[in-house]
Amino acid sequence: MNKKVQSNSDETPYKWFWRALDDYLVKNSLKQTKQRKVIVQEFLAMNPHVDAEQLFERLRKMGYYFGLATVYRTLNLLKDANLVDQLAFSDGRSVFEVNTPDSHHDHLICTHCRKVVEFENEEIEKLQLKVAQHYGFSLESHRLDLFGRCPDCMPV
Amino acid sequence: MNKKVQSNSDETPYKWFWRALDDYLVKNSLKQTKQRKVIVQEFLAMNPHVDAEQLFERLRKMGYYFGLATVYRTLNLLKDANLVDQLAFSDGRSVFEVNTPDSHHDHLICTHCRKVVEFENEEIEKLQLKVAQHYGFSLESHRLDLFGRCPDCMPV
DNA sequence: ATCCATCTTCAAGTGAATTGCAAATAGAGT
DNA sequence: ACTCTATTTGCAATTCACTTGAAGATGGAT
Ligand SMILES: [Mn+2]
Ligand SMILES: [Mn+2]
Ligand SMILES: [Zn+2]
Ligand SMILES: [Zn+2]
Repeated sequence: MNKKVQSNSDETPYKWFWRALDDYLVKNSLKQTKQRKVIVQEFLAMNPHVDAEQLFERLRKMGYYFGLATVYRTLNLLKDANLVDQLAFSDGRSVFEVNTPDSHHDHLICTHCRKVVEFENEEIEKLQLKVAQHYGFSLESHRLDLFGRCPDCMPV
Repeated sequence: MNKKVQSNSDETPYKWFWRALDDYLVKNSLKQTKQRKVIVQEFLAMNPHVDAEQLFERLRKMGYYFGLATVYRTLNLLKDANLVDQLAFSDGRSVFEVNTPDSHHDHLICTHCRKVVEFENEEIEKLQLKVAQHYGFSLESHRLDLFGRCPDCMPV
């Protein structure tokens, strides 16, 4: 009783992701292994903000005993393909998220329950560009994290 | 021939820093050791954006063979005293900087030469507060890093 | 001068992430 | 379908920044 792994992808809104991944693999003479398919499939199912260890645990619970190194290598492959971003937190942990082209967001992070809320603010983006220009920098990317208490964690 | 270690402090613009540190030590029944004095003195001399390992090397070159653990413990003490901030970068490294009260800045970081430029932008700060409020978050702190090429590293 | 809580040192430990290498496998070429 | 080999996997060992345990040293209160 074989499990079908790829077929799901056509039912998710991630067609573009799978296509881009296939392209990347072909272009770089990389292989489409069972491990990669399952890891990517479960990565997408956990979206957004996936922790490598959590993804590893999920795979384990679903009966896929892949090595943790394989999970990391797959996530790094997706990063190299520019399909995911890695958000490194100051405590040394990091999470991965789908890098949606033509869209950008920053993060509000609850210092109490660690919940993460995404937001977009065009005004801030424009001001960032202005600042960079003022100092003669070309702006390649940025990282804006706002830390505070979420509504559920507000002290009375 | 003893070296004078503390006297320098009265000649620097960091009187307030030394006073605040002395206060903190006294209030918490902590001791003023030779190691702490020298480490803080050289930390201030390297300002801004001090890497723990670099500080350790500097001390070593000046003839102070303190343990790296002592350097880290002293920097953590300064953090606990709210006298320095730690900026953790995504590569796992981090730098420490004096936490100047009543002033705040963010960072422009050159992706080519790693130079760090500080900037302030009141408009961005205000917008951050607005975003947090919009999502019902209390805003405790934030981190904004802009990445790009500095003028010296601009491709022709 | 005594005393003891705090410190320093050095080595060992931590934890996320990477890497080396032998065995397995995808998939191109025949 | 079978071969061939570059790529991949699994597992253990390793790395890197940083922290911690423990035993002897020291600041500073009395
Ligand atoms: Mn996100
Ligand atoms: Mn700074
Ligand atoms: Zn919360
Ligand atoms: Zn530069």
